[in-house]
Amino acid sequence: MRYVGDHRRQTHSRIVESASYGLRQNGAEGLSVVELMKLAGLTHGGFYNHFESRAALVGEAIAFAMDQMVERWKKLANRRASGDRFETLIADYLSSRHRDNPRQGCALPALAADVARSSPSEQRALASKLEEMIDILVEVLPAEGLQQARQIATSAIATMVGSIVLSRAVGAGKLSDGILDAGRMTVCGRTYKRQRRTAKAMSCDKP
Amino acid sequence: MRYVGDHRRQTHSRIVESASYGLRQNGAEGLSVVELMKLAGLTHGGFYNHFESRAALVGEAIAFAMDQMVERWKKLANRRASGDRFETLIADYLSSRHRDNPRQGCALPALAADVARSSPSEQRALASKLEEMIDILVEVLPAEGLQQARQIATSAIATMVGSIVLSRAVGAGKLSDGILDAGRMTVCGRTYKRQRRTAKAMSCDKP
DNA sequence: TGTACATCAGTGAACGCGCGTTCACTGATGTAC
DNA sequence: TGTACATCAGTGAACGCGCGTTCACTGATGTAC
Repeated sequence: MRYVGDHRRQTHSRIVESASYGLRQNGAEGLSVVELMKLAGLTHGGFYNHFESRAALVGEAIAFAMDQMVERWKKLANRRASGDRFETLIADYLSSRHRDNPRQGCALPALAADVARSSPSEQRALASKLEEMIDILVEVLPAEGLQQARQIATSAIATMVGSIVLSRAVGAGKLSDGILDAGRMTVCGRTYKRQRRTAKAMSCDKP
Repeated sequence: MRYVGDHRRQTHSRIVESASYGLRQNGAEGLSVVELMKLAGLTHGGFYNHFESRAALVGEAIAFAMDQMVERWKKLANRRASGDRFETLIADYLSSRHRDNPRQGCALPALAADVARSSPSEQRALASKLEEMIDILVEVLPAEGLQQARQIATSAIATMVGSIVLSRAVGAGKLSDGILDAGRMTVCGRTYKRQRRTAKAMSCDKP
């Protein structure tokens, strides 16, 4: 059948999006081309009309997931009064909802270890998205020395990524919950100290 | 040929150890049984004399890697004067040497994401090893409230794991180095602050 | 001491299977006349 | 307006290949007599 307008591009996007969910759940090597196409409601034969290789789809799917997270953070960063925004972001990320739903969650805890074994171009792509995330966090931090804010933002993301990875890896239970709590308290507590001079006390409560 | 004494057990250990290095480098699904046996200088036919399945070897290899890290931490924890030990551990972990040598490094940045998709029994095994690592870090922290020390130790590990994962995933460069630096400064700075005022309020304490 | 047999860690061919990829084909719709 | 042909996103059989796993076999050494 012949299709109208940007049907082809829409299908391409649909494959990328559903693959992005599937791969965050099952890992970068966790689904076959047949399964990835099935997720988009298609059969595998048409795959190479859309992508040069399986690896190319994985790359696009990771980029999609990272963009999704960046957009989410942008929204959260623009939602509340200045003092709350950093903690809103942290609490949103270090939540049991996020831990229990890798499918719609951040690509970093799910796929960064795979990217670490991937090609330099994949790694550069991830790096630029990560820089975007750092930028958002920097803007949401009380601006003192820019360099110090960057350091805090960077390590906050590392703590968040590590906490989600570990909380998923140990399975449901006290330890898993404790890892999320510890991350939330430490990251927020750290900021609290920095902010105490400017803003007043704040809780680490959920949004 | 017939072998003497505990030859069989020695071979088993050799397979586990070499697999542990290979899998940390290539991921839990990154090497075939043929390749894993070749790492131990054997052919694949004898594999099932030693293991019930490929997954069983992966489990033993991860446990071996975790034990190796626990032993390393125990040694570092007993080496220096009290005040330095925490920072020694952190600097050892958040080093470019560690980042660039996943093969001999901690299993958590390399394999935790895979364990997150593995069986509950695998996850329980990892959890108990992680608790050991937390225990060592707690002992090395200036002992105040035990609960608070546990929280700090837990989030410190999360920061370290996340920093190594991300620093590997973005590829060699300024960002990668910056991630390690940020992690080191934040984790050590946090402790430094705690030590300076001893028991001052962290304020973001959870219910 | 010498000979026949038992042991069993390790070998390598072979198994069925699912993988990524290719390709001839389909068929609804657009275009030409 | 009606007919013939072109287009091309999507289909499904087929490809070679490497995977995890199985199994009959090897052969150096231990044991029995």
